[in-house]
Amino acid sequence: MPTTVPLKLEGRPARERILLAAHALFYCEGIRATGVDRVIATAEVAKLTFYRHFPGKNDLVLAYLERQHENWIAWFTAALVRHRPRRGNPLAALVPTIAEWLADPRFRGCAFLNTVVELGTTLPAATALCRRNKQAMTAAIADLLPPSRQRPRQARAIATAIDGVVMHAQFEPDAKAPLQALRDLLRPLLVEAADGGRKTVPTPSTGVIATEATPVPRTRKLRAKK
Amino acid sequence: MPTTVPLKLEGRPARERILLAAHALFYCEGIRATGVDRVIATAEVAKLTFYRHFPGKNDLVLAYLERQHENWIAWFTAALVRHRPRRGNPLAALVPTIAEWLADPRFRGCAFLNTVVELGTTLPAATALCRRNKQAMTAAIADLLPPSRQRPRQARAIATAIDGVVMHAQFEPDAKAPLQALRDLLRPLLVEAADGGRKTVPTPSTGVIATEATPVPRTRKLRAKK
DNA sequence: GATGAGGTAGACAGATCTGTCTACCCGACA
DNA sequence: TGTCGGGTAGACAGATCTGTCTACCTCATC
Repeated sequence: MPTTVPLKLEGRPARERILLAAHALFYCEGIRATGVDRVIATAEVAKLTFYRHFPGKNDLVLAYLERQHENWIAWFTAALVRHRPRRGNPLAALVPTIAEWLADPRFRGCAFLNTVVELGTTLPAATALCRRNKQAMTAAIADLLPPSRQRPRQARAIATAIDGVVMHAQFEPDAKAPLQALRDLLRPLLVEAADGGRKTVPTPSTGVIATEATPVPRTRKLRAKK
Repeated sequence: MPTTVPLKLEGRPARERILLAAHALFYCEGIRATGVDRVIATAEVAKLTFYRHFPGKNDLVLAYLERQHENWIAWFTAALVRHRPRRGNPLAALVPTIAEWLADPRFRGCAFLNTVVELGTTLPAATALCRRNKQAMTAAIADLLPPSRQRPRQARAIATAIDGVVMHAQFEPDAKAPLQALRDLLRPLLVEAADGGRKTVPTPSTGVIATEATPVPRTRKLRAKK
């Protein structure tokens, strides 16, 4: 459940209640569409209390994004571990992880992409937080890839594909097609490492497809030479 | 120029001026962030005139999306033709086409994805228009692919990747990294068809894995976007 | 028991947003 | 010439939004 927490307010301090309410409303209904009054009412907090904790709406937005960053990255890395195959390519964890996300009934896309679209250049700190989140996501993806010179680029390509999938999942009737697209985009990488890269040849300058990425047993090469 | 027209209002009928103003404002600053008053002032039109042509803001939003759909698809298909390589894989036209889009100084992402994010479920007709636009885009991409049973799925995967790129171009400092991601995501497909599939190994269910390094398709230079 | 931190309820100001309405203007054309 | 479609200017209503402010309450701790 990467998106929302069930909104258990009782007993929590005011600031926490505000953040929980902000999360639910900002994520599910949009930042611009949600007035401060609504957050205040949902958090069951007095207006003055709100403004004591957050000087203005923008500060709440940034606090929401900070927390969402922590929550989401924690969920994402944990899900990758959870879905990691016993044997074979660790990258295979990606599709079930994203599938889990899209299956959440409260799914409404990526909070960071949505915020960038909603706020544009009006709150640059929000864009910066989005960038940080994508960097962390990319790093988590890189951890699934074998070390190589192209690993960062591969990870960025995969992160880009995932964000395309996440966007499409917001207007497509169900998550099947976007997930299929993700599988199709990842397949070259999955196949490559799954068979040890034997059927591929290193592309020196570029490649997502690079084989030097996978540890090829030297012995094999030597034997082949002989 | 897929995004905005220079706003030449003089002589045009009122409805046209309104649509031009709406386009510039909705696309560049967002739909929710743009009040009807602002559209009216920009269009240099009287309020009553506006409401005579459009019963409400939502109607204007839909008209804007309709027109944007026509404009964008016309630009996209034309650009694909323009960048189509003399020989080799027609799919190679994709990267320079998207590069051209991202290089537009008024680029602010995909109007349809942005609208879906901004409006969510509050205006279902807008979501439907987005879906229609993506279908048309996918069809244009499919035209670049060799006919096969998997062509629709390949086209959908590519469209998804493009939308990821378009989203990332909205928060990344420049368009270089997203474009590189696009190249990396497309490479397997480019390689495949470029050499007629000779050097590739088909995987039964879907796609094809490249087995040989091929020259990276030339991409057009793009101006740095500040 | 006094005090102060942290909380509540809610009125209010000022801006902005959508949408309505009145009153007037102008030029094409029957 | 008179009419009418299409246009203008702008006041206004009512909602909503951000943010301020007053007045009061509650409770742990000194």
